[in-house]
Amino acid sequence: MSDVFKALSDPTRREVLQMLKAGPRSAGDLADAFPVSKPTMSAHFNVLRGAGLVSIEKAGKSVIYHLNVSVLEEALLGFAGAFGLGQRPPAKRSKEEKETP
Amino acid sequence: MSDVFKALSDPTRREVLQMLKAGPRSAGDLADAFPVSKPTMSAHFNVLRGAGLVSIEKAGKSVIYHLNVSVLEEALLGFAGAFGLGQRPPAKRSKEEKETP
DNA sequence: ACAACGATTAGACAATTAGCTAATTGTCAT
DNA sequence: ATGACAATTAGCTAATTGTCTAATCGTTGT
Repeated sequence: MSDVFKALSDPTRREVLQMLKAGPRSAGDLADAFPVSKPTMSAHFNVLRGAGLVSIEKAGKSVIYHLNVSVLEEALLGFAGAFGLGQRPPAKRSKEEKETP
Repeated sequence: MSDVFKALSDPTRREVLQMLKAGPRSAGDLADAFPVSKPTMSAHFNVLRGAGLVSIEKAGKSVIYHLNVSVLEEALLGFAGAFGLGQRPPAKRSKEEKETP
């Protein structure tokens, strides 16, 4: 859980995830979209992978990164849920139930 | 946004927020619930405050911390929303609409 | 076999972080 | 004004982070 939020705390990594939302992409392809060196991007990929937010698939010389939406969902909505956030509007209570608020 | 996720990336700080969910609490009261020194806790409070996740209210010798749910909500659900997460199931589209996916 | 290419690892560096103890500030009651 | 108490600031250390360049590893095409 900490790993996910740590991963999300960097703007570059958040943008990578947003790009991946549109579909899988190669490391170099992703790296080209950012103004930092490829080794730096590789480090970012490792953080994302460590958090379970992305998975890899090797294809020839390339490495394809995939977004793991479920992990993102579990962390974000799971934590939000602990605060009653993002919940379906609670069913209205009857007058009887309301007597014990 | 980065500040919020950075703040959430520490388990102690996440727990502080969870405690604050039940209602406002003094610094020392919060600090007593964790196995670290008070100055360390004070630093954590500063991080939470910098992210806008908590506000303070001074009361005599004490400082009372309040949770800012709206900031948490905006960050968590805002980002989740960018991935189509935590959304009400989208209305079903008619056959005509489906022709242009 | 070898050169070229995509990607990662190795190693270095400055900046940041979480933690501590000791010192300081601010408020209240005596 | 003094003492007690809540909280923060100051100053330190060890560990982690983001970034770089240079070197290495794997795969493909000649």
